[in-house]
Amino acid sequence: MTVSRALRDDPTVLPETRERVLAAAQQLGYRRNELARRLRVSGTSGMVGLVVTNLANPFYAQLALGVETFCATRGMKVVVSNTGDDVERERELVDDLAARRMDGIIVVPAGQDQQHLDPARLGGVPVVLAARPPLGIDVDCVLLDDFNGAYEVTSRLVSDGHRRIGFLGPPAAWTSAERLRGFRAAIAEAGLPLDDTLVRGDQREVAAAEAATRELLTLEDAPTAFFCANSRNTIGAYRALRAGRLQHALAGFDDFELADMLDLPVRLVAYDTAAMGRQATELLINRIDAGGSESAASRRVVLATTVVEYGRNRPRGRR
Amino acid sequence: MTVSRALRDDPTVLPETRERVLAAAQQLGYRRNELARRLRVSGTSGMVGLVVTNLANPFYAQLALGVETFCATRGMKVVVSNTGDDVERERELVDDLAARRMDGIIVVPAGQDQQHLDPARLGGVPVVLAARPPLGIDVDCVLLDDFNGAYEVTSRLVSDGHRRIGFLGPPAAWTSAERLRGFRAAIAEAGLPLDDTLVRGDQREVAAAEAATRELLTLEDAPTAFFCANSRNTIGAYRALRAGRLQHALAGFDDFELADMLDLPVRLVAYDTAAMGRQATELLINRIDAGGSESAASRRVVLATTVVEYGRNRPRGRR
DNA sequence: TTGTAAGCGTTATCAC
DNA sequence: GTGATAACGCTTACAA
Repeated sequence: MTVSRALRDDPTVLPETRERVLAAAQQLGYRRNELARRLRVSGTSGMVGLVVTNLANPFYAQLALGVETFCATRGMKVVVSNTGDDVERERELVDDLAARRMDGIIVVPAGQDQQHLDPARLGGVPVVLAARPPLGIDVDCVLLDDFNGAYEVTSRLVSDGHRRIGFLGPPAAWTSAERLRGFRAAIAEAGLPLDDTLVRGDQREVAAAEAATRELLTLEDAPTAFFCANSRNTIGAYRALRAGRLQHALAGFDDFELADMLDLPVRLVAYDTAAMGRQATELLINRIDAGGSESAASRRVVLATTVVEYGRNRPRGRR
Repeated sequence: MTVSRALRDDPTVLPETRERVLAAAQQLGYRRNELARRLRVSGTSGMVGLVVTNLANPFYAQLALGVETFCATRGMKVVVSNTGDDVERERELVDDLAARRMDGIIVVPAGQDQQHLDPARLGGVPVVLAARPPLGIDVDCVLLDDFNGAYEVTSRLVSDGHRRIGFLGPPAAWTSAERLRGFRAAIAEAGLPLDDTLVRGDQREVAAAEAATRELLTLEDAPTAFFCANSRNTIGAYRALRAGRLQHALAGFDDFELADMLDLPVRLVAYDTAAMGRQATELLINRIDAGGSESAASRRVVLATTVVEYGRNRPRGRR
């Protein structure tokens, strides 16, 4: 008991006793067992779980860094798990994290069915969603302004005079659908026809995006510009265009390194991913501190996006 | 007690009893407390700690994915921490991880002083180093073949006839020093003079690398080729070269996306980062399973690198 | 087949 | 100021 107090700098411990305890601890290499301590004190782990679909993707890596950085300021650790876009795996993971008594869990949900993410089913662990909104459950979330980002950048293509614009995106996910919606809104607003043969929304990887772009390019009435719903697709499209004469316009969601070094001006929808991680953590910590007591209305934070234009003021040909 | 057994599928529990228990658990949303269980059973957390310098860097993100994936197969979770290259922070982090009773810790050490990474000082937690070797402590590690990678790719520059080759790299870290050593070996072997004015080893970020390259280019007897010790420097060098006439040869350590799309052939030293994470985890788990009993001689695994050549068979000018 | 007692390493509480 | 006791939620060992 005295050891416990000494290590906690409890003032009721005699300075001399404290010294002796510290010396002994030092010498024995004693280190308080946080597992046992937390079992007694809070019943929770003092960690937050982070569940993403693919850690190797820079987006999730930056998100993770944002979460980790914010958590570190509160002395919390982050347990990172990868789903590989598998909803069943996601279910197992959050279940495990709940069993390990995470203080809270941040999830980038993989699918439509989110019932397993309901805090009520997780023994009351607070949950915050990132990048995609809750569907059928009532939790906080941080989103990007997917619609407006896509709308803005597509509008610029339109005002450059493009009348046939191809859309390339990954399957399903809510974000992709929102970006398609923004894309369509910009086209509709300009009074242009919506041609669904120019919409290819099934490319998860660069190679698939490149192939899809090539296909669109062979159309009789091929697009003169492309909007890509994520960086995988933008890069794939660029690869296809580069094999040709680079006479098309390219725009996309997600900023990426070297975008300004491409042989083609590119417009990209950029945003602060780490900020998204921080925001999500902030929402989560608010819930944790509230202790699930009076469950406030769920919050939805939407982060702004900006359009960056790369390569506009560079000569189009090689120097 | 019966609940404990039922949840564990203990065959001594009457099937009917088991059903009743499961039903009740389901209904109450009961979930076994892993913290308490582990306190009793193993005294450890069933998690491994991973300490890196910068999660947002694709190298560490892929490493983390490799670790996470391997751990997942063993039902272990990964606690990820970021040091931001701060050795003092690294010390605090491993200390915390030890207090939280990680089963083991994988570290990419930030500095020269590694005393705080000695398992003996961490209450016996197994430690494995990744990317950089142990200095003054006796632990397993997984390294890249930094020397040979650099040697090989530099040799190719030499055999192309380059006689003055610039070196660009980040400060300090062991890897960078090894790569410089490989670079020098290739030059010395060819009987070329070693000109230290062409060695710039202090650029951590792309902008600094770009500036350093520009400086080297203004030298009276400027290099005709560059070897860069990491991707930050390769990209910085490329930016500097692209502003000019792109008549220099470029080589570097680390593969990166879009390298094959640059307006300049590039030779890169590539390797499997996720494999490094897997290997590190494997070494760690071996130690964990050994239980610190008979401490076997420490192992050092060196992963091979390959040289990839991008843009060699593409027309040099724009189509 | 089920239940009881003890203990994992802490800390809150109350006595000394 | 310090120590004894109980309890956090679980499981091992043993009894019923």
